[in-house]
Amino acid sequence: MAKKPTVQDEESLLHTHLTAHHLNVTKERIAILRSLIHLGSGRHVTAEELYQEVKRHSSRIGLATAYRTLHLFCEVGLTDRHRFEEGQTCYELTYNIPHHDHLICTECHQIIEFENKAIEKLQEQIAKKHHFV
Amino acid sequence: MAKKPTVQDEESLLHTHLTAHHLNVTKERIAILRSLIHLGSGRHVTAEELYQEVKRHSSRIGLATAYRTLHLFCEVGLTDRHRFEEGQTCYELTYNIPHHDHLICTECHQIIEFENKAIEKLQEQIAKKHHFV
DNA sequence: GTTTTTGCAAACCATTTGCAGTTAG
DNA sequence: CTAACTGCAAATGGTTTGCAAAAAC
Repeated sequence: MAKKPTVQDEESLLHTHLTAHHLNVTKERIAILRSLIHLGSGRHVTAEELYQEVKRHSSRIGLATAYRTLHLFCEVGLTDRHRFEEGQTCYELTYNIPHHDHLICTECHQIIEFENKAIEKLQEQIAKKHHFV
Repeated sequence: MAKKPTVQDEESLLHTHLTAHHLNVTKERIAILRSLIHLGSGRHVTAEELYQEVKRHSSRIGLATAYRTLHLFCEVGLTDRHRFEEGQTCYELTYNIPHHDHLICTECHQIIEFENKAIEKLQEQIAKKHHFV
């Protein structure tokens, strides 16, 4: 498991990822990252949930900002985006989290995360065969 | 590749799958299955596309019927449903099509389908470990 | 004849967007 | 100061639903 970044880390993490893309570090983005970390790395969070969490623990933000920021975090590599079979799009903080796959129960929609080096390797081989990165 | 079922086959295919679930065989469902087959097994089709295709080749149907029928076909095992990262939900006729995985380009969203026995096997092992089916 | 299915239009709801005001650099 | 960012409310768009008419069995 990844260790939680300190508040200090959060800001430098943002600086690193945002300034490299010519993006500003705002208090909303800090609050959102903080809430993502608080909810836990590797946890699947919807924009709505994140919005509620930020409202609870930090300042009030607009729902649109939650959406915009999550998109942005995906672009700069802080989060991954998933659209599972059911429900809303969800996001997952990827800071310090190794790549993994998901196994989803078709009945109850429970999600199991797993890592498997062999599958990784095979995926890569197939990707290469089709000129994918 | 799977060979296309004949018109004869289509109806018995429907009878087999639908009556087993206490569902009626209607002209709309026949038209929809026919269009799915015409578009090609293994092809990803949205409800909207299917709706247009049915309108073009057979009788006029309502869009809601396209949605309802696709859900139904999934339940009885005639189609699979996918929600890829971008765009609309799409459906894929699974009649005579072996299970496979998808590889999706994050830039252009091109989709490659592939079968890999080794990955299948590993997926199953992991599923079993977590008491999944 | 009873139950299921359909088409239509309206409702839904997650997500996006336009815009005027605010903030970061 | 200027460009980027935010909040709000309105718009969007894929999907679902209520209901009365039509079809299946």
